[in-house]
Amino acid sequence: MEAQIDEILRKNQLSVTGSRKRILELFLMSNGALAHGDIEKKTGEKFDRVTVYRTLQTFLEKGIIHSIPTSDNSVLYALCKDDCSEGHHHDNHVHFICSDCGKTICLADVTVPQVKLPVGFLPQEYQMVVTGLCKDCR
Amino acid sequence: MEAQIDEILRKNQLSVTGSRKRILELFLMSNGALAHGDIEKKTGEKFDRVTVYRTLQTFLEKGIIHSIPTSDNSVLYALCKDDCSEGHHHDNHVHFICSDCGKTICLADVTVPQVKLPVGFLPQEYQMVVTGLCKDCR
DNA sequence: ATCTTTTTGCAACAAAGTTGCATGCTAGTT
DNA sequence: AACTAGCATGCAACTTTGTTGCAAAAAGAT
Repeated sequence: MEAQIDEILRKNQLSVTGSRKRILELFLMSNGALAHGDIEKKTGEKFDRVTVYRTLQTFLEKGIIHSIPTSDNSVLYALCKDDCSEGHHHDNHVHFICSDCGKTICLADVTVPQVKLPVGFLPQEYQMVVTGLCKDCR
Repeated sequence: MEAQIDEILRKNQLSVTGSRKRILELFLMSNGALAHGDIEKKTGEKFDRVTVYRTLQTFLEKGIIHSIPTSDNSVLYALCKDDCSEGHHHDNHVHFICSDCGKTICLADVTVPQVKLPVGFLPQEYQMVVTGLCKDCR
């Protein structure tokens, strides 16, 4: 794990620091999505709020994580698959948000279906979020 | 228009007040989505910030408007079609966000395709957001 | 070990959203 | 048309969330 974390950071030309390692570790452990707030809570007093913001921002730019749109006001982040290159996300799986426990789960096996758009629209990215009850909450 | 606004409010058992009329009018005029900030700007000094929040909240609950997921931190609202009943949104069209001009457009003719979920998941709502370039920005 | 560059924490700030309560308005009744 | 109960609004104060500049600290290269 330790080694994996280092490798991801190195591969993206990021210096290996405490906060980056810790936050990346959180993502690797939870195989779902995390909100900024979750991360702040889980890192506890260890890092400044600002550092968390900046780390997430950096990870986003490098394509290590991607943001997931939700219909309430929260923004979620999740690890990208390996084929996410800098700036270009090919993160085309469906995300599931449980309306009971609030967890977000990446349905890695469910691909986002492509839809036909009206003439004139040039699509770059498709995102799909399903809300409902997860396995554990039914 | 005036009559239409009154009817919508009455149909939802809401008392007809200045702010509700004005905000509903804004939605009817702009046939796209509006952010809270947009509404605040357009209503100018006329209504309190809190009133705008509460009005949007009420409209959401009544199913007059729905919220649209975006990948940045903003929340957008748009009018529901007539078949949105209280609490239950059947707002199953795709939303398009232009990465250049930032506008969000409801693609009312493009329905969200249903996907097969892994066993155990109980879906309640499907949402799909396409990012890209709109007609005007290509 | 030393130097340069990047990252962090702090402080101060700006923006976004919430809550309680007194006042004003709406809609229904007389 | 006037009255009233109940809902909606505005205000103030507050919390939460996100941003910026800058000095101190840590990382990576030599």
